Amino acid sequence: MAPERYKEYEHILVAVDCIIFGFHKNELKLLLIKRDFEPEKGKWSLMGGFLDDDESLDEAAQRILKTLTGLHDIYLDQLHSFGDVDRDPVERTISVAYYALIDVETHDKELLKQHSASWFPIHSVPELIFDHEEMVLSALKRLRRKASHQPVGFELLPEKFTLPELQKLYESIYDTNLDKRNFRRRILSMDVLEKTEEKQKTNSRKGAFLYRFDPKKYSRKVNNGDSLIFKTLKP
Amino acid sequence: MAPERYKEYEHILVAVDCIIFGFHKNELKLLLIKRDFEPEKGKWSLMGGFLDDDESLDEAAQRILKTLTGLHDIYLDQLHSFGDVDRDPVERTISVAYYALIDVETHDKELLKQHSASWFPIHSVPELIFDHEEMVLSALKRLRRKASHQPVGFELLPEKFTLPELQKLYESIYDTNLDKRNFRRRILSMDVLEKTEEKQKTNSRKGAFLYRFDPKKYSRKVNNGDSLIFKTLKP
DNA sequence: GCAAAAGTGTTACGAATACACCCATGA
DNA sequence: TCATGGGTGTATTCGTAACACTTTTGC
Repeated sequence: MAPERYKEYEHILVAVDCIIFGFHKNELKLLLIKRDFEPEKGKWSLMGGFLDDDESLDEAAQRILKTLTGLHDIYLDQLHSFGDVDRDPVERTISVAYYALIDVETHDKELLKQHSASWFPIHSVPELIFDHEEMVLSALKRLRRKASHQPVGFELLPEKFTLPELQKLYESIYDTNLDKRNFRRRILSMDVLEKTEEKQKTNSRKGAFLYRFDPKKYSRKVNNGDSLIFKTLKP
Repeated sequence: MAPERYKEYEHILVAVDCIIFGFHKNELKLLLIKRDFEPEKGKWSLMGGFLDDDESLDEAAQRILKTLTGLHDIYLDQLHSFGDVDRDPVERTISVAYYALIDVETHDKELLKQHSASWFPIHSVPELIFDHEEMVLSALKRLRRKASHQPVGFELLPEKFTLPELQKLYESIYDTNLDKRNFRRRILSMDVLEKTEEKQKTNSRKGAFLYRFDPKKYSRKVNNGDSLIFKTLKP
């Protein structure tokens, strides 16, 4: 006969925290909120929340992201679970961290204001509460690894973008400079971009062609086992 | 004033499950236990346990591994947290999965008997409870990725091992055949192995030299940023 | 002497890198 | 006409993959 509960064991508070990446003005940025409750009120923090009884971890992450940005169906990937006994001074809490990639143009700025949230360049992140800095470092490492063999970069850009923009994004992620010709060759050889006829003229007189990511071409490739897109891009 | 607890939120049962890999008779194996309590009594399962209030996630994983194998200071890496609402039919439980690499020769066989545990070839794993099969698949994928750029393979072998043994291990992990000459060249070019004068004659009349992994050489390399050991090895 | 596994080098191919000039446009 | 960013091709290097024979030894 099956028991009703595993009664004798500890039940623990489970949090979900989101490391939210965006890309704006040629810089990789992080979305942080100013905590409006104790402890550490007024300090900067990742957006988070507690896991509800009737939602999965993934759903909780989606909910938290939507609460802050109004966005749904966002690129969201589980990062790691942080479980040190004293990581939260109030009460023993484990936190499952997720990282998200969003297009900074499309989120709801009103919601951001309500949560006293703002964007920080990845290299000028303020002091954060608890172990959130560790989470951010770990997420950045993961994003770098991921971007080096899957085309996740597109998630951070609007639907249509130029190749120079995409290059700036990768340069920002890897904090390095890339050769224009090699970068274009590599990206185009992936054959997951669709070139449009439109040109974007905000950055130059000549204008740069807009491209669109084609998820069908991409998934076809992945299903064929071509899982490595960039063969090498700084680890 | 800081609150004493985040009272209003759900407290949830947190489990830690271990995917334990070993290598024996040229095959990658998995250590499973036969469940001796309901639900699913008699079915095969990963070794697991519940997180205690006074231990971190990593400590819980170490404890669980030690309970089953008697081993401590084992290679153990957090894999992923599984949080579907109905993954455990008894009670809502999230599980943080870890995978471990152990040398099958050194573990405590008596403890294994006590837990009705046994080793299964990775390709003949029986039906498992809950979402444990998903965990195993995910761990195997992770092991493959990890082994392709960090020398974790050594964790699965005794202190001294021959190159043909090591090759068999990698062949088993990737379920493929590797060219002897290329494999040796690649492994030796990593410069993290120390050749001993001893020969092992159990597998051939000629005998094969025994090698030892040198963690000092390895950590020196990693600290120098040479993080990719195998540049490419099937993804 | 022969079976069985251990050990060894070279060539060919493909990917990554380094590198410099022309093009289109608006001011 | 010129300043600015967009766009293009080639030569070299380096790592990877393919490939076959010799060595040692116990029986």
